[in-house]
Amino acid sequence: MKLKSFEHLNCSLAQTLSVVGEHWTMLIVRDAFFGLRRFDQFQSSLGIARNVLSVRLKKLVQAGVLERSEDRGYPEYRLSEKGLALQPLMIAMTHWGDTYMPHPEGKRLIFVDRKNGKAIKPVGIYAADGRRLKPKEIRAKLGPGLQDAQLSVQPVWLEGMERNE
Amino acid sequence: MKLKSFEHLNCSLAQTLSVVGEHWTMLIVRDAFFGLRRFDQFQSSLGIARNVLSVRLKKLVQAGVLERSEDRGYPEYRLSEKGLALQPLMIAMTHWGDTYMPHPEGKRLIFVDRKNGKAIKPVGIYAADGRRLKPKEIRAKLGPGLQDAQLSVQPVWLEGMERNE
DNA sequence: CTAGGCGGTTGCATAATAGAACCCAATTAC
DNA sequence: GTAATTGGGTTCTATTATGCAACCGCCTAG
Repeated sequence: MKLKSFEHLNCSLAQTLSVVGEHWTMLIVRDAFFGLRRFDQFQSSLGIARNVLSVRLKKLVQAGVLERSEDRGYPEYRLSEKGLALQPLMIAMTHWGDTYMPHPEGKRLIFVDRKNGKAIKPVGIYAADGRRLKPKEIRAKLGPGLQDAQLSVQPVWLEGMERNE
Repeated sequence: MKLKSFEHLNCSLAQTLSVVGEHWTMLIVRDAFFGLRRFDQFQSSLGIARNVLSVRLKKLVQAGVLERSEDRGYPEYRLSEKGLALQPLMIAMTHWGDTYMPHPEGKRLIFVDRKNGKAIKPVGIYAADGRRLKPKEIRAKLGPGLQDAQLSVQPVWLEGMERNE
């Protein structure tokens, strides 16, 4: 059987996973953030099998995350705007790994404001007024894209959101 | 051959993926954020195969993301602190999916400050002083956990970080 | 004109997933 | 009191997806 897709879920997170959720994909995106653009650069940086890399790049291009060009005579893959918008995700993943599965020597990467070299504001969720919110201080509300009708199968959800503590 | 692990990479993002990067895993975590705790709740909410769910839950428990208890007579899985720390990741993924693969009716979920019901600050990267930074206004610096020596295999990286524009 | 380098594709072996059936203990229904 | 159901899994099989190595075609350098 094919890998089950997430389309039955009507869930934004699942949509995201359908684009960048496969094995290797986020690492390719990360490398693209770090300036890699060519097939063999990705391949040797990651040690990924060439056929798999080929499939991943095609999917990312098709999804609009990477743009393929041959302007310089050879194929290049760069992040589109949609791909660049994955940066918070990339940084959140990097930050979590750095925090909970640290390297003995310390942080591996530090993200700084290019202008002044100062560290960015720590990854986290902030209130509109700038206060930092803890996980349980946040609640999810249903938006127009997710009607109760569609939840009939898994009604625990809604409850869950209300008593998420 | 086994799925290749990412341990050869010394990369925080890869570390994160090794915990939550498998098919279904982040959706299980999301459901846990929304209050699901029991095996069958996850199973019917996601439509995941039971054997796969079983394996995923075990791995998440072992990784310290979920905690399994039988305090109430039946098994329950809840997010540990380490798991709760995945919230920015979960929200970033949700936000990206909502933005770039939207539901025709609009947003599916809106995250609000539990105290006053106001929307949280938009997902993004902010400078220390609160300015919002665009993707190309950020630069990565090497931390102590990532020495140049270890980059010998993929020297493009460093360059990449410097000229990431 | 031969030897790489780059950007892939092809073919094979194996691990991971999907789906269904089954197991067992504890409730619940009748 | 016995049958049926529920919850929480495990086991089995069919099919993918991944990993690896080999190959191919084009271009450039010597």
